[in-house]
Amino acid sequence: MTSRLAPLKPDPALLLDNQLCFALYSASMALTKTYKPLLAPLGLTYPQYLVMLVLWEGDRVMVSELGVRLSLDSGTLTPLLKRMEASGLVTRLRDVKDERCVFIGLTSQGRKLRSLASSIPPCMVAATHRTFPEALALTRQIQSLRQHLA
Amino acid sequence: MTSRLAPLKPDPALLLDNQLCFALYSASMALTKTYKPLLAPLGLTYPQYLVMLVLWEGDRVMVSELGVRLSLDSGTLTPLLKRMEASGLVTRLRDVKDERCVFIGLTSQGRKLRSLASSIPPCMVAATHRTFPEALALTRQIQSLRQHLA
DNA sequence: TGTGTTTAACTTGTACACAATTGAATTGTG
DNA sequence: CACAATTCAATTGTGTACAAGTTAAACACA
Repeated sequence: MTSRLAPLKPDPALLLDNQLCFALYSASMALTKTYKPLLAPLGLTYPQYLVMLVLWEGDRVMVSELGVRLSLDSGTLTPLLKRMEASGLVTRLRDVKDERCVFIGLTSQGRKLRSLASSIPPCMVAATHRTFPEALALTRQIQSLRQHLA
Repeated sequence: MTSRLAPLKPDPALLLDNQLCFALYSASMALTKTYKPLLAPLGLTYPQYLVMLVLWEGDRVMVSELGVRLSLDSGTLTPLLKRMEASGLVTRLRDVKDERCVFIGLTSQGRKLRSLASSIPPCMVAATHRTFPEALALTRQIQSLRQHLA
């Protein structure tokens, strides 16, 4: 009896507003757009800013390490890093010991950018209308989700 | 005294693992990758699946309405919808009343896909190792974040 | 009624994202 | 040592994203 109506019955699990992935997807893009005016003065796109965050934590990182850290492959990173090299922020040097590897390092200009960037996180936290601990709590929940993905 | 050390002191707000946006960004991409093998049999990419979710909720939607719903502009949607038209899932029809507008509708093939798609959300919830209510609760938190963006 | 403004979609150009492949260098194993 | 397997980065091709600019249609209103 009800089976005749099934195709018309809205499935809550198929509603756009109940999609966890769409929530993440649109929130991520919205936050990235919020970053844009803050990053433009530094000459960085958002993915390039992520590379800088890794390099500010520790210089001389292999492309593959960056890939693991950011979950990006060489197909994405190679052209992105070449653009960053062209804009004078990073160096790309072949390892002498193992010529397959390319080490990414900071130029002095790239190092200097860090102090300018320090004003960005407070701006972003403010833009979310949350405190840093609140934002961090949500961050941990999302990281936990990511780690538990089958 | 400590000021001499300041540039070396790690700023917690600049640590990659404390970035809310990176958590969203990487979780979103990881979830999208999880969708891929489920969507491939339907011949859909993830953004195309989002369009289908909107159309399954209500047919005959203007491109601009899709844009509002998905937070995507026509520069993204126009080529995407042309690909979906080429693969036989949607129709693109100019409004006779206002020739500027293009209505997107479902083909019978597009409508049929819905029953196949109904198996996807349970798979995705399972992949997150969460119950549907748990996933929904996190979804609401992220939607709230997005809504409160300055 | 003409004309300036607005609107909707499209186009162009740049920058990711990733699957799949390639190519060169290193390693493992007999 | 030989050589197959592996590793790392780069390349190729497709599909988003989005800013900026274009085009055509509809609207506003003097």
